[in-house]
Amino acid sequence: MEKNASPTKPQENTGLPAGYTPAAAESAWCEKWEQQKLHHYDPSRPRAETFVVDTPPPTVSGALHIGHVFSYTQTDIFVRFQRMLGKNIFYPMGWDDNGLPTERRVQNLFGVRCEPAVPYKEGYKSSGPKKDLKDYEHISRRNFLELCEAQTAEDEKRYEALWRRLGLSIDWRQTYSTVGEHCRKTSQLSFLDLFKKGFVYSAETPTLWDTTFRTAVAQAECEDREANGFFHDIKFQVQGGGDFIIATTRPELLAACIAVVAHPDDARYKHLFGKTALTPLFKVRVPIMPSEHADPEKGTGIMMVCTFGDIADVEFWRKHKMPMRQLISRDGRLNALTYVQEFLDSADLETAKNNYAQLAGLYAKQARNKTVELLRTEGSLVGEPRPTKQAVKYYEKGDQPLEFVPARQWYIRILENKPALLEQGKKVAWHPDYMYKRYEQWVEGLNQDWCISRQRYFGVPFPVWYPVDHEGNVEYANPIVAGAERLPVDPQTDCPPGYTEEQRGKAGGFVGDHDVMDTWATSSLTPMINSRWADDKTRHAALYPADLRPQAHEIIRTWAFYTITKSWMHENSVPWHNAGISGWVVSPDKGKMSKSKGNTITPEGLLQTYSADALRYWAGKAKLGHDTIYDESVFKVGMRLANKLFNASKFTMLQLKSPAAAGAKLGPADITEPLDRAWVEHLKGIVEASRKDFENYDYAAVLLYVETAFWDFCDNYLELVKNRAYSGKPEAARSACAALDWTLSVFLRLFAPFMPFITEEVWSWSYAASTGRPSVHKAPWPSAAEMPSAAGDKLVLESARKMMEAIRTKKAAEKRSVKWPVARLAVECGPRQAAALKLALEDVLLAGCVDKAGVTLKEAASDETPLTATVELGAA
RNA sequence: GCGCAGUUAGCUCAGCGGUAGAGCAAUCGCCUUACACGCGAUGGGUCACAGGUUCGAAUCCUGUACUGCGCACCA
Repeated sequence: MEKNASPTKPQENTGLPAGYTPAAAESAWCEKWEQQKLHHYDPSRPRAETFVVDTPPPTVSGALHIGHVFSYTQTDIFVRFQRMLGKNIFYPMGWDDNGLPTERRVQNLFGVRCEPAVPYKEGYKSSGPKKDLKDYEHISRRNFLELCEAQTAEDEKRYEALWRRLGLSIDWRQTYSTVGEHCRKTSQLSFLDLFKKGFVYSAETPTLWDTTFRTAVAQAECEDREANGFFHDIKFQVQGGGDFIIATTRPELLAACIAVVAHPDDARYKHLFGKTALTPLFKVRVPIMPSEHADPEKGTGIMMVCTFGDIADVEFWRKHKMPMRQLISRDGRLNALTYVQEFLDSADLETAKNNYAQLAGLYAKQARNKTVELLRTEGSLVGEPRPTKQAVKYYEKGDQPLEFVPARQWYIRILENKPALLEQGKKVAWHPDYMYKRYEQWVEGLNQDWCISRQRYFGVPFPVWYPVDHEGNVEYANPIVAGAERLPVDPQTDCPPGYTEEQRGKAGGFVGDHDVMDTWATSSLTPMINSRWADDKTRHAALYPADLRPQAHEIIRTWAFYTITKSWMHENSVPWHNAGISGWVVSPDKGKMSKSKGNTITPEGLLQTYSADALRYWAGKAKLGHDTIYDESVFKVGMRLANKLFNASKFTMLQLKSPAAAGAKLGPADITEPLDRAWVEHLKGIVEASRKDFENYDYAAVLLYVETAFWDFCDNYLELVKNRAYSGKPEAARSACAALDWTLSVFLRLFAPFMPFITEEVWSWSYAASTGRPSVHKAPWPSAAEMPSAAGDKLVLESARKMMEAIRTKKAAEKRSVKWPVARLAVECGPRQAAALKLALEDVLLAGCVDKAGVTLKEAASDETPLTATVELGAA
């Protein structure tokens, strides 16, 4: 026979009323809340009563995963608490749908590439995904953008459905999409404002470049990846005699060498400073110079500077105003053969040409191998390459190393404003507080201004044109910016003031800026997008700065930092008063859950299996900032808790036929029995703590002890008093019912932020009517002041609990059922406890099936004497 | 190299000066006028290590070792 199988009841009995299934009930509540406008923001109420959330707009690129459920639920839990405090909640939702993730998704889904030169096709339809890259259809920019918009609109519908199903208490009238008109307008207005204030500039300078996506990227979007590289020892000749050996991991950059440097104090190389070296293969004359950034301990102590291997090369090149020998082109290949003649100062042009001819057009990695081969042939390679571990910079979404490539880009001035930005960061309350450290460390470590232009398509264009002079040169130094009243504009289709469309791209005419903004340039404005900074001054004043920014820790360097930056630059303000930083969901092997590992979990199935309340319970158990291991057994625990809430409520309200449930008003005055008063006293403590902890963003602590208190309530207090509640003694029963009535209303409210569905369901049975609050989610957060009755003595509860424990232990040891009679019960304890116990004795005897005649109570002299109980069971 | 967080029962975690806790898992039982998706009981721990402060340290301080993350360097 199956374990736990019941001989009298069918196994499939769920304990829930017929027809009640969590999934159906939860969906029904979603609709009801929407009809009741429960989550609507009320603009007529004052700012002081309002709580504003700067919700993260999820990237719209396919599907939401369990990590989203986790962090968005945590925010919702806190928001629901605020709502129960009586706050007017502004809780919007945005969709981050512009940028590369969408472009990539659309490319793959439809088998297309954006090719701006291709003309627009009316009513274009894709023929679906393509297996081979060469089969991809090249379509116009407008067709491409149309596909992007259609695709994201569809994804957003699915996202919204999931959020509703999860019970996020969002005001669905407050939404935005980062590529929508309002965000384009806000982003462009932001650009104009920064332009006017001098915070933004354009410059043609070496910039971090992804050769696959062929766009500039910002420092914040880079990550280091460890790679196995090789040190190559290469011999350089010194003009006028002598040689030395440099060690490099990037020999393919040899043709881009502009100098050789060693530390100024390095005795080995001091005598070479001021002389000229000849590079191998190309015989290029390069100066040998002292430089502090050369480390005598590393490699051979002398190194080559190239345009450009890393940021140090860029800085050296800039500082010494060196020539530019840009070797790597925008697609990641080495320049054409003409490079040798145009850029290299070679002492042996023929040799240089012959060698370079074998490298021109190769990708950097191929060129590396070829260069090594050539060096070996020439005899300039000393020994064999030595393996080494190195960290290589990648664009976080890319799979080829980044290069530094000179290109004209727009930048926001970060470096000179670091001190102010650090100060702004300090004005925000971070939860947990140590997350400020990450912000600080990031700001301090920045070494480049924020590059905001991207050479992509699906994004917000710059509201900028450039005049073209009579020789056809574009005058980048004299940008024409759009007037604020025209925004949003698309410089590719709109005309700058004073020009006509015929003059586009012509000498004496104009060109439109062809770039789009970094996604973060828009999402850094979310508090201002929500407040309608761009077009509604009144609303902006009411909603800005926000109260809470919830977000994950890995985007402190981007989203949090950029938002703080823009708020300071535009409004000289912090964007929000609090930053709640959520942790991650990690896989059971403690790795990050990721699509590439195939261990991401889709939430829809889990919602069906476990219910939204169960998933929310899991999210609510995790503290802010703490990572959580994905563990389905916690969903089961949550499901059980919801079930228990349901059953305990059903029992109390329907089966005990509490007078309260029948409509009678029960209040503190009805709670007369000492045991009931002791319980109420105990519960008051929990209620008080919950408010304090919640206000400190420690919702997880609240859930922990409220849950414990609830199970304790069910297993001990409820078990103790249910017999009395059934009993014929009206006053004693009334006392129990009054205590139970308040207790349940407290638990339902305490659990409501975590498990909004089951609590609302139960609340609707009678509390909605008895309290005049149709929804538990707008009922007041419980407070001890609701029960002003005289303090109960908790020792009464404690003593009763100990007695029950002794009786249960005995019955378990004897393998007897709970209702097996107790023939004799001998208790010994101090006088104070004895007095307390007497007050609850009747309930204990009833619950424990104890024969009243067999009870003896011995009072010890001292209150120090602990309570001991000797139990003897009777015959059947 | 610098910084932040962590190390408590088999697992996941709470506790943050006053007798080591919970859930899950394990084991043994129990149909009990809410719930067998339930209930009761049992076993299980040098609180990473070493010093110090204290009447008293898992808790405070110092150091060490691991783990995770962030930043920097990357010839």
